[in-house]
Amino acid sequence: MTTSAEIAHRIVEAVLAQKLAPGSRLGEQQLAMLFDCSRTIVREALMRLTARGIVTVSSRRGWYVVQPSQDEAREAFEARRVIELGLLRNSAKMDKAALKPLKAHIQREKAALKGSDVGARSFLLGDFHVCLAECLGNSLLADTLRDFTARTTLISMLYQSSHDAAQSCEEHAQIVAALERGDIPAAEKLMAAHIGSVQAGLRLQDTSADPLALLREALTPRSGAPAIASSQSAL
Amino acid sequence: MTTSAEIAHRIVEAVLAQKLAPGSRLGEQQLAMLFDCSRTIVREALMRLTARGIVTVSSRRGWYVVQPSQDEAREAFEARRVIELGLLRNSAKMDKAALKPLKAHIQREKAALKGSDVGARSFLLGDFHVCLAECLGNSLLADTLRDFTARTTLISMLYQSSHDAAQSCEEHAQIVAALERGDIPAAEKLMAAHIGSVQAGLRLQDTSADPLALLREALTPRSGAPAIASSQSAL
DNA sequence: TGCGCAAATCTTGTATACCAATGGCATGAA
DNA sequence: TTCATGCCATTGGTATACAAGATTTGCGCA
Repeated sequence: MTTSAEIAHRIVEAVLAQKLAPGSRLGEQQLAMLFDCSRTIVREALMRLTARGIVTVSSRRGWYVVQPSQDEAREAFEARRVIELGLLRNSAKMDKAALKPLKAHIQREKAALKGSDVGARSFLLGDFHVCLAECLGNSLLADTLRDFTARTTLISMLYQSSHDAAQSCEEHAQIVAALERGDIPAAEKLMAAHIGSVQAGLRLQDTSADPLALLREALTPRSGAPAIASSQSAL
Repeated sequence: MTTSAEIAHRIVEAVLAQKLAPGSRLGEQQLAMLFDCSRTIVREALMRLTARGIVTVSSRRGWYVVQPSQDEAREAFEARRVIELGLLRNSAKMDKAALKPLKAHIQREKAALKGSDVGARSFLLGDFHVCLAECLGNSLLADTLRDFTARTTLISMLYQSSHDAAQSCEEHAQIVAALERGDIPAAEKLMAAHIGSVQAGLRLQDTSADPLALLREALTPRSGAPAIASSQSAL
């Protein structure tokens, strides 16, 4: 038996750890069995997540992890940029104690990079931003940022981000270093570059010109790989 | 019979119109009767609003409109400042068409100021900020801002804001005027001043020194008004 | 008259039963 | 062999029944 808050938390964690892909089906009955509770509790959790923009419900068909459109992707990154840069700009110089959790976080990121748990790695890279907001003394924005980070994580999965973990970790470390020496403007610049590079790693297509671009890209045979047709004709 | 989305919408509107005070009780059965539906639907709406930070539930006691603490009040205003200023800073120069809804909004505000419907007045003054975010092309932040505005509206009610509607409207008009002539930095400055003046109008107490300050303030007899004791002794 | 305890009532929390709609599958016709 | 049509199973949507906790009210006692 599990509480609805726990279920919601677990789903968000799974998204942040890239263990739940966009579009994943979240059947009420399945979740109820998995967490050993009634569908009522599951529905409660799913409705809360709907309000947070992490899952959607299609009437009489089922609940699914959201699949942000390209436009929503743009808005999500812009939102994160606005919040994180604004938070840094508005912040006073941070003292040693406030920086401690951030430095510990960086250490955890580095450990996860060496390890093999890609879920933990993805989670920590996203959680850095939440942790930063928390350290800057605004838990309201931290919570908001958690949801937005979940969104951009889903976007990265959906649009095959080419951004790599080691680079993100390095950029996080630089941001913390800038904060440590009290150079807020530098931290802001680094953060802008960081978010920009993550966003730039997405493979967004200009669907206005060619609505089939996404499908075409996905279904084009890789040069060098044997064409499916030929291997079938060999049977 | 009403849908849960409709109920949630109506409650948020009521908060923005200052028709629901912080701490108002929202009984499931009462709402169910009012909207002619079952408690299930009402609970659905209330849980969604809980996720948005507008209502809270106290176990087996009931649902209530949130009463933000002083610390939450600070965070809410900071969050709005971060988002709205960041949004303005990040925005390109707006074209005529994009400004049209904003100018229309200002007209509605002015009309409401002349009229007697204080609910509509309060709603429009808060909705201006949502409308602005929408016009700047980010509906994700607009939705977030709607919730935050509901929060600051509740805060204004709770801490007896002395800010007056006419001044807000005037400040909104100036912001739109700055946007119209393409002067983004000016718009940002005006917005900062506007949010600052609303926040400054609050009667926040330093409860760390005197935990009874709020009660004392509320229960101190006004000088010049007849003391209750004396009028009772006259009976 | 004031205080404490107990019962009754009210309100939320959870599970479940039933209903409606959607999607898949099978069957049959072209 | 393919496509269309209709039936069946699965899944979400809603209401309701029942359980548990909290508050309030009323009574008795000091």
